Amino acid sequence: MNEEVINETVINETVNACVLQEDTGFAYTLSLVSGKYKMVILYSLTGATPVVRFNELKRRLGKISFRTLSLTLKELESDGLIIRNEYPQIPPKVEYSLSARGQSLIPVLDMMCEWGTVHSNDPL
Amino acid sequence: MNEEVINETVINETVNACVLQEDTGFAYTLSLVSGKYKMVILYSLTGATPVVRFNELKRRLGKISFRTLSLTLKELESDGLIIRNEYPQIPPKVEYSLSARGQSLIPVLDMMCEWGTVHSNDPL
DNA sequence: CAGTATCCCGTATGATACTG
DNA sequence: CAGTATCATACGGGATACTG
Repeated sequence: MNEEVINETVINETVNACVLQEDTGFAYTLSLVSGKYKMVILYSLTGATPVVRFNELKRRLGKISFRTLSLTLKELESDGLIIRNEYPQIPPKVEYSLSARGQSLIPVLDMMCEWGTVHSNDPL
Repeated sequence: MNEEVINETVINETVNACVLQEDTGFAYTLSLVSGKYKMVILYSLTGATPVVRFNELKRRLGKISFRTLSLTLKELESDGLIIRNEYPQIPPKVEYSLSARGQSLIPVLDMMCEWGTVHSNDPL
């Protein structure tokens, strides 16, 4: 058994341990991005206009309800993934954007998007 | 505006389009891995023992119910992500493993695990 | 062993109306 | 504009018992 194989084994065991134990990075990430709209919201805060107001966000997301959008944004904010910036004016203006932590998650979402694009026409 | 900036703009617009349209790679990937256990099941089919029997899988996943495991495995199979191999014998023996398509998804899950490990102690 | 059948339930989400 | 309050619901998932 050479060193490369040993390394692969170590990596695989680490990966496996990462799944099987409860408090792992994998479970942690899942706890932050689980939910019908969380990843989509994060992803919609990237691109050309990364600072978005509440109603604009709602428009972008299609048929999400006020309630769900509101709750989800609060969770994302309390998890430190997005930043809520409120302008004290009337009518109110609130802008949402990714935090540095949230931005660090984007490459993962990019990879998911990429995978789907490549594999959406796979024969089953 | 130099070429690099142009490239970034193009990339960002592509990413954004990927989110906003309905039938995108991102939505496609999400449709395959959404569910409480799908990603965990896929991930538990990696590592040192990538071929796993039904009850062993159940043990690994902790408190998933028979019903949910059964349903989820069927979905993963019909989505071409896992392979179900049934041995016609008594008592029955069925082994589950990742398909090539399923394996191609593992780097994405690795990245999620990695992100969680790195960021689980971020200050909020 | 590897499931299925049946029943049950909580929670995530939706719809709508209202408010500062 | 940016939400909240209230009510309603659907679906994912759980528990248990049963079967080929």
